[in-house]
Amino acid sequence: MLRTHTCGELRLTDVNKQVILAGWVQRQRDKGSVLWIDLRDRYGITQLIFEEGKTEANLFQAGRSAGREYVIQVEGVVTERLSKNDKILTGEIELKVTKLTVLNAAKLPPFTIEDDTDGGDDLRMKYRYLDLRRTPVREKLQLRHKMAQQTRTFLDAQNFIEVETPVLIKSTPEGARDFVVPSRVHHGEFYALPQSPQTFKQLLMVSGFDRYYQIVKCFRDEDLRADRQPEFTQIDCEMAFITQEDILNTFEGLIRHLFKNVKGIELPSVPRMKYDEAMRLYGSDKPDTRFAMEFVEITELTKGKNFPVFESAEMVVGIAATGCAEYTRKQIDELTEFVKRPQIGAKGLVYVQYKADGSLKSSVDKFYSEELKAWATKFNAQPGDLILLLAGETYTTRKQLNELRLLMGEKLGLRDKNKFSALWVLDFPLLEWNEESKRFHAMHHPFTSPKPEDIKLLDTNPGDVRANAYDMVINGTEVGGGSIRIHDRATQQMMFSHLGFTEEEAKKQFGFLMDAFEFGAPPHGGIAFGFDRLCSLFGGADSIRDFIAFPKNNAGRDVMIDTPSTISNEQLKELGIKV
RNA sequence: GGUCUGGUAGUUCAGCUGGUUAGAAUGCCUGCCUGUCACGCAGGAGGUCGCGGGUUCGAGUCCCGUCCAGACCGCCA
Repeated sequence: MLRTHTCGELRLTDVNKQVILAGWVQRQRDKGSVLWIDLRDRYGITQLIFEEGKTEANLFQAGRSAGREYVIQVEGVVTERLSKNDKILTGEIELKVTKLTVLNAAKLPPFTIEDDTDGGDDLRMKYRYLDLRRTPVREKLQLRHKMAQQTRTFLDAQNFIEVETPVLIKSTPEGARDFVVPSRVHHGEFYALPQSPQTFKQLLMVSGFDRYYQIVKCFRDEDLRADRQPEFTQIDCEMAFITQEDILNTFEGLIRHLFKNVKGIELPSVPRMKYDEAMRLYGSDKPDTRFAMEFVEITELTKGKNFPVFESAEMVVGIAATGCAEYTRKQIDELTEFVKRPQIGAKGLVYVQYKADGSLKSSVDKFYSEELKAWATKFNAQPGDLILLLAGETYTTRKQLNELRLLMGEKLGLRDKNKFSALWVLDFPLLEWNEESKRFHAMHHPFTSPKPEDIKLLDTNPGDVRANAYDMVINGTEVGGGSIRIHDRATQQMMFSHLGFTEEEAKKQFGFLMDAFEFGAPPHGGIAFGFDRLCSLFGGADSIRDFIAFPKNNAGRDVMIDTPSTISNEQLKELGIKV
């Protein structure tokens, strides 16, 4: 061993011990006749001391010339400090150095290796191995490790077994775009990387592994976001001989276990809400329930007063923002600009100020001076509140108001990163109309079972069919989703035909699964959690990137290894590919 | 595919309606300093203002194009 201790473990009780440490030079503090070096490793920082008259001159000089990020090994005696530092755990001791070996010199790093680095994202990613030396980034990966460990502990105790499924699989037309891998042996043929191990875990159910999980990489070739990477990790789970109730209970257990054992938080039991209700109250299938500010519909209270915008609107709906009645004209204009941004696309914003003195003032006084009181009552608004109203077609207006609600929650400080509110959203629609392809797509995936009582609607009102599908939402982030699956050939075949597959296509793509359903497939269902998102949520971060050791950038590029990149003509030829 | 923001010293940024030699902080180098811990003090070096074109007497600043980065919309069964 090149060291007897780490840089984080020496204490007063170790005084007078002869020790060897190794690590990176964090910084030097040179007082002329005394030189201190902060020696850093993963475990902490230990202060080294060189003193004129006590430290041999050559050794002193060696200490001086060991620059930032040099890798050094030092031998010395642990001593009590004259002036102590209560900010670090090793702050009561320092090491009187008697020998120093430079294990490897280092160029000056392009940014400072400190908690608050001066490096921008671009540089940090290019030199990610240096960025990972920084404590905040290291701690995020340590959190991730702990999450994975606790997930395995919990699921193992529940009799789940981890099974690996293949990474080179088959491209399918439904859903996200596949990453594709050319076959050298079979020119013109391709593997695809899995978007999820969906069909394999269902096959494992057919095989009798009635409780499966896997912490597994998945791949989707879609555009990225702060919380979306082309390769990401799921906690993928499936159970047989269960009802939806069993799944909700089991995985609510997992989440509460993680909160308790990773964050020390006792999460209350997770409330449940139907999709329709979530859309009605929050305009979102992933509402942030850290705060209420629920939608109130006043459509019928606005009719017959000749205000064209409300008169023609399918829905007039709003929120009451507590204590915002005194917003200035400028502040309200900013909110209006916000909802009128092309990404949100509202035509305008109507406000009602419920002033502290009880008076009501609105931007539509001309039409509704008499009605404002009734509106305020419907909102259950208090003096001091600001009512914000949007009008238009039901679905889009709700979605727009959702954005405004989140903004107001942010402004009012109601979205505290250290507060956690989980929610099950249930009874999602089975199908979703896709304007581009002019047909219905599976909202979850084509293996999701419809609610039996809704099956009769499949031919007449496909959009109204509900699925046995559920999402777990925490603080407005969808952290997991799943469903009770179809487990018989006839229903699966029917689903495919409603999704526009010919019998032949369905057989070609998913024949193996439907075949399996004919050999004794048990009722089953499951769920998958976005592991990176879950980690970033636990870590209180908006971006998942720092919870991934080597993430891709906005454009799907790894700037450190510089990929994607071209390949040689020889490789192309071998693969039978022309570019 | 689209919208928005940014690109100036090693790094993070400032640089107003176009106008002398482009600044600050930090890092780096040199010197001084016996209890520092974001040490302090003094001095110094360090710039093709992303790239290409245009407007102008004159462009870091205005216009067009392009590249790169970030956020978002579309997309993400």
